[in-house]
Amino acid sequence: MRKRVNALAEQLLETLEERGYRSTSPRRAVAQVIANQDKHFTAEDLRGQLPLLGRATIFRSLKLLVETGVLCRVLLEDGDLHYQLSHRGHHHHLLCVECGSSQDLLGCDIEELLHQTSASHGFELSGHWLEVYGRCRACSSADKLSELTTA
Amino acid sequence: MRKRVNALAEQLLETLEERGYRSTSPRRAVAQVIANQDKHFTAEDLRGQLPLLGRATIFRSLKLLVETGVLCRVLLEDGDLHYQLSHRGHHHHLLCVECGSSQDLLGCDIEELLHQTSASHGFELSGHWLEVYGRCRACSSADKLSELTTA
DNA sequence: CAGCAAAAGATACTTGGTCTCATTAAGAGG
DNA sequence: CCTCTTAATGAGACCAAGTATCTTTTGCTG
Ligand SMILES: [Mn+2]
Ligand SMILES: [Mn+2]
Ligand SMILES: [Zn+2]
Ligand SMILES: [Zn+2]
Repeated sequence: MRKRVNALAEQLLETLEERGYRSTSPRRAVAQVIANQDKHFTAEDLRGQLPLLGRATIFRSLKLLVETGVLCRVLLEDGDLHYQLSHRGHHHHLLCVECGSSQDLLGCDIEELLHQTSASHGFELSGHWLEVYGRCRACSSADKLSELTTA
Repeated sequence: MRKRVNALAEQLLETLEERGYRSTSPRRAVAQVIANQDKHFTAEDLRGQLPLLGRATIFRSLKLLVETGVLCRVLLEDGDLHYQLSHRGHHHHLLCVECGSSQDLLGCDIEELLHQTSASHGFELSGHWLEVYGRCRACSSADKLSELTTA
Protein backbone atom coordinates (compact mmCIF):
# COMPACT_ATOMS: atom_id res chain seq x y z
CA MET A 1 0.00 0.00 0.00
CA ARG A 2 1.12 3.60 -0.65
CA LYS A 3 3.79 4.22 -3.24
CA ARG A 4 2.08 3.09 -6.47
CA VAL A 5 -0.12 6.11 -6.06
CA ASN A 6 1.19 7.86 -9.14
CA ALA A 7 0.43 4.81 -11.16
CA LEU A 8 -3.18 5.01 -10.07
CA ALA A 9 -3.37 8.71 -10.83
CA GLU A 10 -1.94 8.08 -14.25
CA GLN A 11 -4.45 5.37 -14.86
CA LEU A 12 -7.26 7.83 -14.17
CA LEU A 13 -5.81 10.30 -16.64
CA GLU A 14 -5.39 7.61 -19.24
CA THR A 15 -9.02 6.64 -18.91
CA LEU A 16 -9.97 10.20 -19.64
CA GLU A 17 -7.59 10.45 -22.58
CA GLU A 18 -8.97 7.25 -24.04
CA ARG A 19 -12.32 8.95 -24.14
CA GLY A 20 -10.86 11.93 -25.92
CA TYR A 21 -10.52 14.28 -22.97
CA ARG A 22 -7.37 16.34 -22.72
CA SER A 23 -4.78 15.77 -20.06
CA THR A 24 -4.66 19.17 -18.42
CA SER A 25 -2.79 20.22 -15.35
CA PRO A 26 -5.94 20.72 -13.24
CA ARG A 27 -7.02 17.21 -14.17
CA ARG A 28 -3.63 15.82 -13.28
CA ALA A 29 -3.88 17.51 -9.91
CA VAL A 30 -7.35 16.15 -9.27
CA ALA A 31 -6.30 12.65 -10.26
CA GLN A 32 -3.32 12.85 -7.95
CA VAL A 33 -5.42 13.90 -4.98
CA ILE A 34 -8.09 11.32 -5.65
CA ALA A 35 -5.47 8.62 -5.90
CA ASN A 36 -4.24 9.63 -2.45
CA GLN A 37 -7.68 9.43 -0.88
CA ASP A 38 -8.15 6.35 1.23
CA LYS A 39 -11.82 6.88 1.93
CA HIS A 40 -14.85 8.27 0.21
CA PHE A 41 -14.68 12.02 -0.04
CA THR A 42 -16.77 15.04 -0.94
CA ALA A 43 -16.21 17.71 -3.55
CA GLU A 44 -15.41 19.99 -0.66
CA ASP A 45 -12.66 17.64 0.52
CA LEU A 46 -11.02 17.91 -2.87
CA ARG A 47 -11.36 21.64 -2.83
CA GLY A 48 -9.60 21.78 0.52
CA GLN A 49 -6.69 19.90 -0.99
CA LEU A 50 -6.66 21.87 -4.22
CA PRO A 51 -7.37 25.43 -3.16
CA LEU A 52 -5.92 26.83 -6.36
CA LEU A 53 -8.29 25.09 -8.71
CA GLY A 54 -11.50 26.78 -9.71
CA ARG A 55 -14.54 25.38 -7.95
CA ALA A 56 -16.31 24.64 -11.21
CA THR A 57 -13.29 22.72 -12.43
CA ILE A 58 -13.48 20.40 -9.45
CA PHE A 59 -17.14 19.71 -10.05
CA ARG A 60 -16.53 19.25 -13.74
CA SER A 61 -13.77 16.75 -13.09
CA LEU A 62 -15.88 14.82 -10.62
CA LYS A 63 -18.75 14.62 -13.03
CA LEU A 64 -16.45 13.45 -15.79
CA LEU A 65 -14.88 10.79 -13.64
CA VAL A 66 -18.26 9.50 -12.55
CA GLU A 67 -19.43 9.41 -16.15
CA THR A 68 -16.38 7.46 -17.24
CA GLY A 69 -16.87 5.03 -14.39
CA VAL A 70 -13.67 5.88 -12.54
CA LEU A 71 -15.54 7.26 -9.55
CA CYS A 72 -18.81 6.22 -8.06
CA ARG A 73 -21.18 8.13 -5.87
CA VAL A 74 -21.80 6.89 -2.36
CA LEU A 75 -24.92 7.87 -0.47
CA LEU A 76 -24.24 8.14 3.24
CA GLU A 77 -26.90 7.22 5.72
CA ASP A 78 -27.48 10.88 6.57
CA GLY A 79 -28.10 11.69 2.93
CA ASP A 80 -24.66 13.12 2.22
CA LEU A 81 -23.25 12.35 -1.19
CA HIS A 82 -19.63 11.27 -1.34
CA TYR A 83 -17.40 9.96 -4.10
CA GLN A 84 -14.92 7.13 -4.20
CA LEU A 85 -12.82 5.16 -6.60
CA SER A 86 -14.94 2.67 -8.39
CA HIS A 87 -14.27 -0.90 -9.17
CA ARG A 88 -15.73 -0.54 -12.59
CA GLY A 89 -18.98 -2.25 -13.21
CA HIS A 90 -21.95 -2.65 -11.05
CA HIS A 91 -21.35 -2.96 -7.34
CA HIS A 92 -22.52 -1.69 -3.98
CA HIS A 93 -21.01 -0.55 -0.69
CA LEU A 94 -20.88 -1.74 2.84
CA LEU A 95 -20.63 1.54 4.73
CA CYS A 96 -19.48 1.58 8.32
CA VAL A 97 -21.59 4.08 10.22
CA GLU A 98 -18.96 4.30 12.91
CA CYS A 99 -15.62 4.83 11.20
CA GLY A 100 -16.97 5.79 7.81
CA SER A 101 -14.98 3.18 5.95
CA SER A 102 -16.48 1.58 2.91
CA GLN A 103 -16.08 -1.89 1.51
CA ASP A 104 -17.07 -2.75 -1.99
CA LEU A 105 -19.67 -5.39 -2.44
CA LEU A 106 -18.88 -7.01 -5.72
CA GLY A 107 -20.99 -9.58 -7.44
CA CYS A 108 -24.42 -8.20 -6.95
CA ASP A 109 -26.50 -11.24 -6.05
CA ILE A 110 -29.59 -9.20 -5.43
CA GLU A 111 -30.07 -8.65 -9.13
CA GLU A 112 -31.63 -12.08 -9.48
CA LEU A 113 -33.91 -11.53 -6.51
CA LEU A 114 -34.97 -8.11 -7.74
CA HIS A 115 -35.75 -9.51 -11.13
CA GLN A 116 -38.16 -11.99 -9.65
CA THR A 117 -39.79 -9.52 -7.31
CA SER A 118 -40.12 -6.92 -10.03
CA ALA A 119 -41.60 -9.39 -12.47
CA SER A 120 -44.19 -10.41 -9.94
CA HIS A 121 -45.28 -6.76 -9.86
CA GLY A 122 -45.39 -6.53 -13.64
CA PHE A 123 -42.34 -4.33 -13.47
CA GLU A 124 -39.59 -4.38 -16.08
CA LEU A 125 -36.41 -3.94 -14.08
CA SER A 126 -33.74 -1.67 -15.51
CA GLY A 127 -31.58 -0.66 -12.57
CA HIS A 128 -31.29 -0.20 -8.87
CA TRP A 129 -29.48 1.70 -6.18
CA LEU A 130 -28.39 -0.03 -2.99
CA GLU A 131 -26.35 1.09 -0.02
CA VAL A 132 -25.74 -1.08 3.01
CA TYR A 133 -25.08 0.41 6.42
CA GLY A 134 -23.61 -1.20 9.51
CA ARG A 135 -20.44 -1.66 11.46
CA CYS A 136 -17.25 -2.97 9.94
CA ARG A 137 -15.27 -5.80 11.45
CA ALA A 138 -12.79 -3.49 13.13
CA CYS A 139 -15.46 -1.29 14.70
CA SER A 140 -17.65 -4.09 15.92
CA SER A 141 -14.79 -5.91 17.57
CA ALA A 142 -13.63 -2.67 19.15
CA ASP A 143 -17.15 -2.28 20.54
CA LYS A 144 -17.13 -5.71 22.07
CA LEU A 145 -13.76 -5.11 23.61
CA SER A 146 -14.78 -1.90 25.32
CA GLU A 147 -17.92 -3.57 26.59
CA LEU A 148 -15.77 -6.15 28.32
CA THR A 149 -13.38 -3.66 29.87
CA THR A 150 -16.07 -1.28 31.13
CA ALA A 151 -18.19 -4.12 32.56
CA MET B 1 -60.41 6.11 -5.14
CA ARG B 2 -60.78 9.88 -4.55
CA LYS B 3 -63.28 11.08 -2.01
CA ARG B 4 -61.91 9.65 1.28
CA VAL B 5 -59.16 12.17 0.90
CA ASN B 6 -60.13 14.20 3.94
CA ALA B 7 -60.04 11.06 6.01
CA LEU B 8 -56.45 10.53 4.96
CA ALA B 9 -55.51 14.10 5.71
CA GLU B 10 -57.09 13.80 9.14
CA GLN B 11 -55.19 10.63 9.76
CA LEU B 12 -51.93 12.45 9.11
CA LEU B 13 -52.85 15.17 11.56
CA GLU B 14 -53.84 12.64 14.16
CA THR B 15 -50.51 10.92 13.86
CA LEU B 16 -48.83 14.21 14.61
CA GLU B 17 -51.12 14.95 17.53
CA GLU B 18 -50.46 11.54 18.99
CA ARG B 19 -46.83 12.49 19.13
CA GLY B 20 -47.65 15.72 20.91
CA TYR B 21 -47.47 18.08 17.94
CA ARG B 22 -50.10 20.77 17.67
CA SER B 23 -52.71 20.78 14.98
CA THR B 24 -52.13 24.12 13.34
CA SER B 25 -53.70 25.53 10.26
CA PRO B 26 -50.51 25.35 8.17
CA ARG B 27 -50.18 21.71 9.10
CA ARG B 28 -53.79 21.04 8.18
CA ALA B 29 -53.17 22.64 4.81
CA VAL B 30 -50.05 20.59 4.21
CA ALA B 31 -51.81 17.38 5.20
CA GLN B 32 -54.65 18.17 2.84
CA VAL B 33 -52.35 18.76 -0.09
CA ILE B 34 -50.28 15.69 0.61
CA ALA B 35 -53.42 13.58 0.82
CA ASN B 36 -54.35 14.81 -2.64
CA GLN B 37 -51.04 13.92 -4.18
CA ASP B 38 -51.17 10.80 -6.27
CA LYS B 39 -47.45 10.57 -6.94
CA HIS B 40 -44.23 11.31 -5.17
CA PHE B 41 -43.63 15.03 -4.94
CA THR B 42 -40.98 17.55 -4.01
CA ALA B 43 -41.01 20.27 -1.39
CA GLU B 44 -41.31 22.68 -4.30
CA ASP B 45 -44.46 20.95 -5.51
CA LEU B 46 -46.05 21.54 -2.14
CA ARG B 47 -44.93 25.13 -2.17
CA GLY B 48 -46.58 25.63 -5.52
CA GLN B 49 -49.83 24.39 -4.08
CA LEU B 50 -49.49 26.32 -0.85
CA PRO B 51 -48.06 29.66 -1.88
CA LEU B 52 -49.22 31.35 1.28
CA LEU B 53 -47.27 29.18 3.66
CA GLY B 54 -43.79 30.14 4.72
CA ARG B 55 -41.12 28.16 2.97
CA ALA B 56 -39.55 27.07 6.23
CA THR B 57 -42.90 25.80 7.45
CA ILE B 58 -43.16 23.50 4.47
CA PHE B 59 -39.74 22.06 5.11
CA ARG B 60 -40.45 21.75 8.81
CA SER B 61 -43.67 19.86 8.12
CA LEU B 62 -42.00 17.53 5.67
CA LYS B 63 -39.25 16.74 8.11
CA LEU B 64 -41.77 16.07 10.84
CA LEU B 65 -43.83 13.78 8.65
CA VAL B 66 -40.78 11.83 7.60
CA GLU B 67 -39.69 11.50 11.22
CA THR B 68 -43.09 10.22 12.26
CA GLY B 69 -43.06 7.74 9.40
CA VAL B 70 -46.01 9.22 7.51
CA LEU B 71 -43.88 10.19 4.56
CA CYS B 72 -40.87 8.49 3.10
CA ARG B 73 -38.12 9.86 0.94
CA VAL B 74 -37.74 8.52 -2.57
CA LEU B 75 -34.48 8.83 -4.42
CA LEU B 76 -35.06 9.25 -8.13
CA GLU B 77 -32.61 7.80 -10.61
CA ASP B 78 -31.28 11.27 -11.45
CA GLY B 79 -30.53 11.93 -7.78
CA ASP B 80 -33.60 14.04 -7.10
CA LEU B 81 -35.18 13.57 -3.70
CA HIS B 82 -38.95 13.27 -3.59
CA TYR B 83 -41.43 12.46 -0.85
CA GLN B 84 -44.43 10.20 -0.78
CA LEU B 85 -46.92 8.68 1.59
CA SER B 86 -45.38 5.82 3.40
CA HIS B 87 -46.70 2.43 4.16
CA ARG B 88 -45.23 2.50 7.61
CA GLY B 89 -42.40 0.16 8.25
CA HIS B 90 -39.53 -0.84 6.12
CA HIS B 91 -40.16 -1.01 2.42
CA HIS B 92 -38.73 -0.01 -0.95
CA HIS B 93 -39.98 1.41 -4.22
CA LEU B 94 -40.34 0.27 -7.76
CA LEU B 95 -39.93 3.51 -9.65
CA CYS B 96 -41.04 3.78 -13.25
CA VAL B 97 -38.47 5.80 -15.15
CA GLU B 98 -41.00 6.53 -17.85
CA CYS B 99 -44.17 7.74 -16.15
CA GLY B 100 -42.66 8.42 -12.75
CA SER B 101 -45.13 6.26 -10.89
CA SER B 102 -43.99 4.41 -7.83
CA GLN B 103 -45.08 1.09 -6.45
CA ASP B 104 -44.28 0.04 -2.95
CA LEU B 105 -42.27 -3.07 -2.50
CA LEU B 106 -43.37 -4.52 0.79
CA GLY B 107 -41.84 -7.49 2.46
CA CYS B 108 -38.20 -6.83 1.98
CA ASP B 109 -36.78 -10.22 1.11
CA ILE B 110 -33.34 -8.82 0.51
CA GLU B 111 -32.78 -8.38 4.24
CA GLU B 112 -31.92 -12.07 4.56
CA LEU B 113 -29.57 -11.97 1.60
CA LEU B 114 -27.85 -8.84 2.84
CA HIS B 115 -27.36 -10.39 6.24
CA GLN B 116 -25.50 -13.29 4.75
CA THR B 117 -23.42 -11.19 2.40
CA SER B 118 -22.55 -8.72 5.14
CA ALA B 119 -21.61 -11.45 7.57
CA SER B 120 -19.27 -12.96 5.03
CA HIS B 121 -17.46 -9.62 4.96
CA GLY B 122 -17.31 -9.42 8.75
CA PHE B 123 -19.85 -6.63 8.57
CA GLU B 124 -22.55 -6.12 11.19
CA LEU B 125 -25.60 -5.04 9.19
CA SER B 126 -27.74 -2.29 10.61
CA GLY B 127 -29.66 -0.86 7.69
CA HIS B 128 -29.86 -0.35 3.97
CA TRP B 129 -31.27 1.88 1.29
CA LEU B 130 -32.68 0.41 -1.90
CA GLU B 131 -34.46 1.92 -4.87
CA VAL B 132 -35.46 -0.08 -7.91
CA TYR B 133 -35.80 1.52 -11.33
CA GLY B 134 -37.55 0.23 -14.41
CA ARG B 135 -40.74 0.40 -16.38
CA CYS B 136 -44.13 -0.23 -14.87
CA ARG B 137 -46.63 -2.62 -16.37
CA ALA B 138 -48.60 0.16 -18.05
CA CYS B 139 -45.57 1.78 -19.61
CA SER B 140 -43.97 -1.41 -20.82
CA SER B 141 -47.14 -2.63 -22.48
CA ALA B 142 -47.64 0.78 -24.06
CA ASP B 143 -44.11 0.44 -25.45
CA LYS B 144 -44.84 -2.92 -26.98
CA LEU B 145 -48.04 -1.65 -28.51
CA SER B 146 -46.39 1.30 -30.21
CA GLU B 147 -43.66 -0.99 -31.52
CA LEU B 148 -46.30 -3.06 -33.21
CA THR B 149 -48.15 -0.13 -34.74
CA THR B 150 -45.05 1.63 -36.05
CA ALA B 151 -43.59 -1.59 -37.45
C1' DC C 1 -59.56 33.62 29.20
C1' DA C 2 -54.56 34.27 30.62
C1' DG C 3 -50.12 32.80 29.98
C1' DC C 4 -46.64 29.97 28.11
C1' DA C 5 -44.58 27.11 24.94
C1' DA C 6 -44.76 25.68 20.34
C1' DA C 7 -45.11 26.96 15.84
C1' DA C 8 -45.07 30.23 11.97
C1' DG C 9 -43.14 33.55 8.90
C1' DA C 10 -39.54 36.53 7.22
C1' DT C 11 -35.30 36.42 5.90
C1' DA C 12 -30.38 35.51 6.06
C1' DC C 13 -27.31 31.90 5.43
C1' DT C 14 -25.33 27.37 3.87
C1' DT C 15 -24.25 23.58 0.90
C1' DG C 16 -23.64 21.45 -3.28
C1' DG C 17 -23.85 22.28 -7.75
C1' DT C 18 -24.67 24.59 -12.61
C1' DC C 19 -24.22 28.46 -16.12
C1' DT C 20 -21.99 32.09 -18.61
C1' DC C 21 -18.42 34.18 -20.47
C1' DA C 22 -13.94 35.95 -21.18
C1' DT C 23 -9.22 33.97 -21.14
C1' DT C 24 -5.84 30.26 -21.49
C1' DA C 25 -3.63 26.25 -23.07
C1' DA C 26 -3.81 21.27 -25.19
C1' DG C 27 -2.48 19.07 -28.95
C1' DA C 28 -3.23 18.09 -34.09
C1' DG C 29 -1.38 19.32 -38.49
C1' DG C 30 1.68 21.78 -41.18
C1' DC D 1 8.84 23.97 -33.68
C1' DC D 2 4.82 27.07 -34.68
C1' DT D 3 0.01 27.97 -35.51
C1' DC D 4 -4.64 27.37 -35.09
C1' DT D 5 -8.76 25.45 -33.33
C1' DT D 6 -11.17 23.95 -29.83
C1' DA D 7 -11.54 22.22 -25.32
C1' DA D 8 -10.86 23.47 -20.81
C1' DT D 9 -10.28 26.76 -17.08
C1' DG D 10 -11.42 30.33 -13.60
C1' DA D 11 -14.24 34.02 -11.84
C1' DG D 12 -18.32 34.82 -10.49
C1' DA D 13 -23.37 34.94 -10.84
C1' DC D 14 -26.92 32.02 -10.12
C1' DC D 15 -29.80 28.18 -8.42
C1' DA D 16 -32.18 24.53 -5.51
C1' DA D 17 -32.87 22.49 -1.35
C1' DG D 18 -32.60 23.07 3.10
C1' DT D 19 -31.25 25.19 7.95
C1' DA D 20 -30.73 28.95 11.43
C1' DT D 21 -32.22 32.93 13.74
C1' DC D 22 -35.34 35.92 15.40
C1' DT D 23 -39.71 38.17 16.12
C1' DT D 24 -44.60 37.54 16.08
C1' DT D 25 -48.56 34.66 16.31
C1' DT D 26 -51.34 30.92 17.79
C1' DG D 27 -52.71 26.45 20.19
C1' DC D 28 -53.61 24.67 24.14
C1' DT D 29 -53.87 23.93 29.22
C1' DG D 30 -54.96 25.30 33.65
MN1 LIG E 1 -18.30 1.94 -5.45
MN1 LIG F 1 -42.16 4.41 0.51
ZN1 LIG G 1 -15.87 0.81 10.91
ZN1 LIG H 1 -44.74 3.76 -15.83
